[in-house]
Amino acid sequence: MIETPTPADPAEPEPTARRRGRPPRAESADTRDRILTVAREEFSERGYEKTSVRGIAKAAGVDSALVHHYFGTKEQVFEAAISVSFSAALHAPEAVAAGPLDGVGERLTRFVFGVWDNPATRAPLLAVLRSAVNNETAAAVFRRVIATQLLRRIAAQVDLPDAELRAELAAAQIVGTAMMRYVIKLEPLASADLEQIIARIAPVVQHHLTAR
Amino acid sequence: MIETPTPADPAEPEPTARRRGRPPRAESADTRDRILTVAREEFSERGYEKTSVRGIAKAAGVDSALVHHYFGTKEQVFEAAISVSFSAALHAPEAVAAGPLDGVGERLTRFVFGVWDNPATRAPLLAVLRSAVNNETAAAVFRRVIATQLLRRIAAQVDLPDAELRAELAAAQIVGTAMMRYVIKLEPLASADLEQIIARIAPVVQHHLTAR
DNA sequence: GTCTATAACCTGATAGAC
DNA sequence: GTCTATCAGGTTATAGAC
Repeated sequence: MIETPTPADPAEPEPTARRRGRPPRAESADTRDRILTVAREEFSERGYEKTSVRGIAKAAGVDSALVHHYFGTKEQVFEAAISVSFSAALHAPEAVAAGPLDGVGERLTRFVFGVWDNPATRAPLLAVLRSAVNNETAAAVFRRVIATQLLRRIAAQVDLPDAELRAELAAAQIVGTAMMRYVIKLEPLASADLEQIIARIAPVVQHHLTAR
Repeated sequence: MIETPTPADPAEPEPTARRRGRPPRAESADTRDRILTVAREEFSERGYEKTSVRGIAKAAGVDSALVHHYFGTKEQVFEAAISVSFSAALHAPEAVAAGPLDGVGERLTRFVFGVWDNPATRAPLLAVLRSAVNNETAAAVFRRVIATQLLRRIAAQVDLPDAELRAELAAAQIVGTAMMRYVIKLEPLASADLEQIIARIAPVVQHHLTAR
């Protein structure tokens, strides 16, 4: 889906030769990455609608036309910026899905809140959550990554009726809590100790997945 | 989609007279209400950023200047449109907060999902949720209404440590589920029978509020 | 009260120069 | 590769006519 327009030339023909005539602004090998990083920040801070291609370009120190040059439309910029890092952030290690079933609730809760509580890894989640609520593209990313990469693998472990529904209600508890804490900033939840929250959430997640 | 904006003129001054070109300045009494109703629909369908004053004006059959005339800035339009109906929609009847404590989980769950499952009453909730995630004004409305009008009254019933935190985690389960079902539309949750969801959620809400 | 007209922006996207 | 210039819209908000 994402398919980079591919600058895709890791091996320059003349590695030693100095750049000729045209004054290079910088190595453009990472210009693309810089745009992508900035885009991720902008989208996570402002959401899809409020983020502008021009704003991304300015923050990355390039022209807006260059953003289009690399990624195409705004929606393609968004998808490129988000889905990679989001998918990376939530690519649950085997440890969550595997392991004893009676500890899956705590493992899952710890894993997700670990990602959320780290400001660096929180950014892509914020971006997707902020945007998924107002933008169908983002909602699709959310569904795809959450559902296929995380929930389905957990549901597969649960040998009970309605395993998928169970996994989704468990996810709803986690995502809802993250939203209240990190986005809406409802007090006292927003300032509460993370361990206290995990202690309350993990059993509920476990209950959703395996009770009865 | 949200159902009719209430043509809203039950008592016409001249029931038989046909409408002519020059509207008599008589009936602006409900022009304001019509704008407000339309604004609520637009905000709930599109969120704050994507909704335009011009769009509201056009849908209400008036000029955009008139919207500003009545309400001021776009943010003031938003606050007027949202906070009334949201507060009305979630003004929990005494029955939720009162009554036996061991039934509060189910009463709260039923009440909130009852509102969410009705397309008419869902609109203001969607508007606030869509907007609260991207807009601080909306987040403030959300905090204020949710926290003071609903959670605090429930927490007051719970005579346990961390009563407020408990109420917020319960709310997180409900709001998270509503978001997954009505906004993200994660399957099978989005198509699941409401009673089945309530049967799974209510005990968890109860657990959050009163367990241990 | 209601609308026309317009000021003063911002937006995504593209063609083409260097 | 990168940027300038520009198109064809869109936006909020206000001044002022009727």
